[in-house]
Order: sequence, then C-alpha cells, then structure tokens
Amino acid sequence: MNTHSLKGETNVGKKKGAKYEQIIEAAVAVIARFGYHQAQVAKIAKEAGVADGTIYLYFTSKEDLLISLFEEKMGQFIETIRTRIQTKQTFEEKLLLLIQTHFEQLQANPQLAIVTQLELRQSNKELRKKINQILKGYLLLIDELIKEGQSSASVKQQLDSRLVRQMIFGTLDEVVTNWVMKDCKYDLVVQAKPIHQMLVSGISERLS
Amino acid sequence: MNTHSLKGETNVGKKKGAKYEQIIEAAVAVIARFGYHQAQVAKIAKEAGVADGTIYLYFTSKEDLLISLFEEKMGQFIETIRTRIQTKQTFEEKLLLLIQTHFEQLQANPQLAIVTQLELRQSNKELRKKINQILKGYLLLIDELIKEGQSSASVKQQLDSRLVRQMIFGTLDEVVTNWVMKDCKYDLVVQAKPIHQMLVSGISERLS
Amino acid sequence: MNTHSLKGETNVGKKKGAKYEQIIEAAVAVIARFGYHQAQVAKIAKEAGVADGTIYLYFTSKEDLLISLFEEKMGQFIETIRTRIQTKQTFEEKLLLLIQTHFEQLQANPQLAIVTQLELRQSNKELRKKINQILKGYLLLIDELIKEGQSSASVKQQLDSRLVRQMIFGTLDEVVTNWVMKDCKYDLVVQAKPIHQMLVSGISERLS
Amino acid sequence: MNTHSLKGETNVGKKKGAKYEQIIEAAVAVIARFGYHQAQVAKIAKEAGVADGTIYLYFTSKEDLLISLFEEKMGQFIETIRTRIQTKQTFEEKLLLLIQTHFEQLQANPQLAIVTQLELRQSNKELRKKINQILKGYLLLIDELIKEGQSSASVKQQLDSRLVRQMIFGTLDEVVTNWVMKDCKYDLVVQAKPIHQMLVSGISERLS
DNA sequence: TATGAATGAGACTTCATTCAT
DNA sequence: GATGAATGAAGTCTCATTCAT
Repeated sequence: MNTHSLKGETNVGKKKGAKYEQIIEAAVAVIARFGYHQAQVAKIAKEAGVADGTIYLYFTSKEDLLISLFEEKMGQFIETIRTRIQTKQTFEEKLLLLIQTHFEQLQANPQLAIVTQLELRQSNKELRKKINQILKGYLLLIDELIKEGQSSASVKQQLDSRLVRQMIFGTLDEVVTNWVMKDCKYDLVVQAKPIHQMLVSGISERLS
Repeated sequence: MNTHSLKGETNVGKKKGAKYEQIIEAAVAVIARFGYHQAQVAKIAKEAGVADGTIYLYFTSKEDLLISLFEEKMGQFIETIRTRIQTKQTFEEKLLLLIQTHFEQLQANPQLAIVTQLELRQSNKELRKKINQILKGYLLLIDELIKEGQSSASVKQQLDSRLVRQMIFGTLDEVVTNWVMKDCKYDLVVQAKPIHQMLVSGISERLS
Repeated sequence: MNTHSLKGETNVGKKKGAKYEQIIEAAVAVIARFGYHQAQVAKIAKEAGVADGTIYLYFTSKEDLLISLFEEKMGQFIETIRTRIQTKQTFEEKLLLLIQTHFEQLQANPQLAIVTQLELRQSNKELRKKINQILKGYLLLIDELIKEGQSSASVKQQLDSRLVRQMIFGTLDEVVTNWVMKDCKYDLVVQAKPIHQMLVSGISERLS
Repeated sequence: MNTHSLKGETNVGKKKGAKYEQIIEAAVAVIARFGYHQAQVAKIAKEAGVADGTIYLYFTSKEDLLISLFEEKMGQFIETIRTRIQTKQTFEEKLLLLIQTHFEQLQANPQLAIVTQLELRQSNKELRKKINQILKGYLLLIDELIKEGQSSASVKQQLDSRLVRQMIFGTLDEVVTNWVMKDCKYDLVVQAKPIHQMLVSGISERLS
C-alpha cells in the first residue's frame, strides 16, 4: 500500500525540480482552458515559460507528461483521503469523510476537476489504460474500506465488494462529472451527506 | 414522449436505406476493433464495402456519422427500456427491469458496448456535447421513474431526485465500463439483481 | 472566316436540341451566381432540370460543356459585331460600332459578362487555351478591321497591326472587367465614344 | 506614398529570413513550371529544399504564401517603376519609362511573368480579391501620373482619367499576356516605344 | 433517352519530437 | 541545462464521371 507516499517520491529516477512542477501545472492550466485536444506541447511549454524542447528534458513524451500529471495529482488526492479517514473509527464515518474529502479536493481545484473528469478521458486507449492503473490505487482504498466494513459487520456481508465499490465510485464520479459540466457553479461538498445517506441506506422508502 | 419511435423513423429527412445501416454497423465494428482514433473513414468504408465517397452520400461528415450512430443505437436502447418497464407496476420492479434491460442489451452487443462505453468518450468536445444531448433522453427516463417512485411513496421523498439519478446512472455506467474493460468476459446480467438490491436498500447492515 | 455562322451550326456532329441550350444556359446562370469553382456538374444539372448523367449525353465532359458555352456565346457575340459593322463605311465608324456593340451585348447580359470576364478565366490552362482559340475569331475580326483601316489610310501604316489590336482589345477588356467588378452598376455603352476617341487620337494634348 | 518601401520591409511582423525568400522563389518556380493547379505545397517545399511543415512556419496557409508572393514581387515591381519615373520631367517621358520598366522587369523574369499574367489569375475568388488589392497600388500610380499629366496640360483634360488608366493598363496587360502566351520568345521591351506612341497620339492617320 | 447512386484519387495542414547550437 | 527551428507522416472530404436500370 506504499505505491504512493505522502511526499511524492514515487517517480524514482525521474528528474524533478521547480520546472518539473511548473510544467505539470502549466499542463493542467492549458488542458483546463483549451481542452485535451487543443493542449499542444508548444502551448504547454509557453504557459510554463520554457522552450518546447525543455519539456523533453523532464518527460520522455507528451504521454509521459500526462501520466505524470495524473500520477502526481491523483497520488496527493488519494493520500489526503487515506490520511484523513484514518482519523475515523466506524465504516460510516469513514465513508462520509471519504466522500467529503473527495468533493472538497476537487471543489478546491476546479481546473484539476475539469482535467481529470472531462479532458483526460478523451485521451487514447493507451494513455487511458495507464490512467486507470493509477486510479486503481483509489479503487483499492475503497475496496479496503468496504472489506473492513464487512468485517466489522457494518456492510452487508453477502454483497460483492467489487460491486459495492463500483456503486460508490460510479456514484461519486457521476456526481462530480455533472458538477463540472455545470461549470462547477454550485456547492459540491454539501451533497456529500445526502449521497452518503443514499449509499448507506438506499433509496427505497420501506417500513422497518 | 414520442421523440423516439420503436421503428426508428426518428431521423426524418435523413437518407436511409440498406447502405445507411450498413455504414453505421461498419463504423461500430471498426471503432470496436481499432479504437476511436484509428477509425478512419477509409477503414469504415472498406468495412462497409463501399467507396469512401459513398459515406458522404449518407452522412454530411464523419462527425455526423458518429452522431447518427449514437442516435440510432441509443435511441433503440432507450426505447427498448422504456417499452419494457411499462409492463411493470411498482417502482422496484421497474428499476430492476431497467437495470436488466440495460445490461442485456449491452451484453448482447459487446461491440456496441465498447464503442459507447470507451471509444466514443474519446471524441472531441463538439461530438461529446451532441452525444450528451442524446444521453439526456436516457437520464430523463430515469428521472421520470424516480419521480414516479417518489409520488407513489416508493422512493424516499426527501431525496434530491437528481442525486438519485446520478447514483443509479453512475453505478450502472461504472459497472458496465468495468465489464467492458475486463473484455466482457463475465456475465453482466446476473449482476442486475444485487445492484438493484444495493440501490434500493443501501449497503449498510442495520438492525431494523 | 466561316468558323462561326450566324445560325450556330458550327458544332457539326454535336447533338443539339432544347436540352443542349438548356444546359448551357444553366451553366451560365450557375457560374454567374456561384463562381467558376463552385459550379459543379451536379449544380448545373439541377439548374437545368436534368439528371447529372444527362449532361454527358450532350457534352463529352465538363470541359466540353464550358468550351461549348464559350463557343456558342462568343460565336453569337462575334457574328453580331461582324454583321453590324458591315453597315458602316469608314474605319472610324466601324471601330466605334464595334466598341458599342461589344459593350451593348455584355451590358444586355451581365450574367454572361461575369462568366466570360471573370469566372471562366479561373479555369485551368488547358481550358484557357481552348477559350483563347475561340477568342481568336474576335481578334482576327479586329485584325481585319485594322488592316482595312491601314489600306484605306485611316490607320497609321507604320503601326504594327498586332500591337494595335492588342491595344484595342486590351482596352475594351479592361474596361468591361472593371465594369463587371463594380457589379455592372453603371452605364457601359456610354463609354464607347470617349474610348473610341482615345484609341483614335490618343490621350495627348498637342498643338496641331 | 510610403506603403511600399524600397527595401521590402513592408510585411512588418511577418517572419522573414533566408527561408522566407527561398520558399517564395520556389513557389514562383513551381507555379511557372507546373501551373497553378499543379503547384501543391509538397512540390513547393521540395523545390525549396524544406519539409512541408516548414512552409507553415513562414506562412499561415498556402493562400498566405501566394498572397505574400504577389505582395513581395508586385511591391518591388511597383516601387521600381515609381522610383525610376521620378527621374523624368514630362508626362510623356514618364509614361514611356513606365512602359519600358514594366516590360523590362517582366522580361528579366519570365517565370514571374508567367505566374502573374497567367497562373495566379486562375486562383479562387478570395485570393483574386487580395491580389487585386495589391494591384490597386499600381493602378493608383498610373492614376497619379495621368492626373499630373492633365494638370500640366499634357493629357487632354476632358478625358475621364479612369478610362485613360484602363486603356493604359489594359493595353500593357494584353501585350504582356500575348508575349507570355507566345512563350516569351520575342523582345518585349522593344515594343515599349510604339505602344507609347499609340497611347499618346492614337492610331488614326489624320491630317493636321 | 434519361436517371442518379456510386466511385476513388488527391491535397492541405497539424503537431509531437529531434538536435545543432 | 536550455533552446526553438525544422521535420514529415497521416486523414477528411470533393466532385467529375460511369453505368445499371
């Protein structure tokens, strides 16, 4: 579970430095502003204030830059969630905090939300595969949480944990995507509680 | 309620005929096999057994072809669901049948599943916008179902119906995408019931 | 000097008939309205009220149609001038009438003027060569007139008749082109006299 | 009066350099050799000894290249004439020198003559419009000359200066076009004097 | 005669990546 | 380390012409 450390030394062997971050930030900004298909290397270089060729001193290819971007941003994203939910005891508290932290982080950085929810999904299969690889870290975190919940009898044990995870992640993803497509103009975090409630108790009105 | 008929006369004014369908089927096959970015017009034409130029007798542009593909396929997809769930009375039965029909249709045509779940999502903003427009038909169908459920006190009335829809659609979409990414090699339809169960009653084990 | 008769039987061996003329008129109309590069065979066929293929029953190719158009129209144009100037006796009267008739005919049919002055000149070398071949009939007519003028000592005998012809034709052509480019919105015929005057006596103010 | 300098810094803001000129010269050569419609960007690039893409570092489009070509060449052409005729005092001397310089420049560069007299006239409306814009510089120069001539009572004051200009330009243009169509194989410059004579005193033999 | 659906060659332009400086 | 000019492959669409009906 140490594939992503808190300090971001994950890309061992990769040149780092001020420019490395600078280029990634430029990529996020350019993609958010112009869209995936209009985010040429030249534009990113200009935004970063470096020459086109300089990008290739820090990344082996444009694909590598995009993967690194996702890795970097998603790594922090996941670690923040992981750390925070450790402070909670029960499954339900942890799930709620996961949702809240998920939403908070994206709401705090709408540019990043645009990039990860909309733009990077337009990339080709190869890149998407690698992005999914990184996403897997998050999915595993959710899986753990679910299994923990089942162990402690907080989550119905007969449920397929994979399906549970798909429901949780699918729901969060869809909610965020809708928010981004509405130009991030309403409050996302406030929806954490009702969503948590739905996931936990379902949507059906039943006599109990 | 008649925007999409069962017989597919929806694209009134568009040239139809054997070749029209033939080209759309070829496009589905080529995109599924080679991916969105490797689905050149020439390849689609060859697959359809027509000349490149012939495509432009039936579609105004490549984009128009892709939109028509989605429109055609998604139109049928939605209508099939709409029609089938009318046979059920209660909200829960309808929701279950919606999920089952959703899964059945994609499982019956894995090529189409690949195209709609993975490949067409890589398209440019313009095309994506139009695809979303068509998808909206499905989302509205779900919305109706939810509101009906709330009217009949089957669905908790305090829930935001938009959030409920996002949970349902997000979950189905995520489940199908996972299935497609695992090469459609397990049974999708069989998961309809547990998913329905989770959506309806939530994941939490509670004393009642 | 009988390459173009008054009755248009010049294209011996060519199918004629109502449709032949109909297609040529359609071509003139379409080229005048849409320009040379937007005058597709399909558009001309539609304007003529026939099928695309029908055009090829009357013309061997699009090029043949355009050449026939020019031949037909220019043949009439030249013959009208030839006939009318025969009614005059002196060189100067004949030249004036040539200019007037040249202008009158184009002013009476601005569509044709657009086609011959602007649009057909955008055609490729091959077609242009053939058009020039037809134009040669007009140039020869002017040549004859000049030589006649020199024989009767109306035109300076030391002048190279080819240059004289180039001045006359070049001037008329430039004047008409300017008129067409100003959307044919002023009176062209009224300029015949001053132009005639300039050609005859030059532009210089000299004491005599 | 300073729209075109002698040194060619007119296209301020446009990337210049050896390659810029090199590509323009290549375009002239290719168009002269193969004709307008067979002058593909690839061919021009090859002739210039650069990659296809390099052309787009110096010109925004093929159209831009062709316009720049005309601008560059015509700009020099006009300036040379303007400068040279300033050395003469009388209208007649100036007109003669204009004609001579016009002919000399084209005779010195038959390739350019082919391009401007024949090939570029086949271009589409948009390009032609821009070419005419540039030509207007030359027409204005002639206009000035004529008005000057009228002020100094060298040119008949009752003449419409626009018509005079049309006669002068139309004549020169027709003469050069004939020369180009005869493969530039006779002496053009030698015809300057007789043409000048015709323009000045007309073609008519009159007793005085 | 007449139709019109089908054909298929051909070109402009973009942009990730390189490499001489 | 940093630059940025140069590279060159690759794809959508048009339209004159044909030919089975």
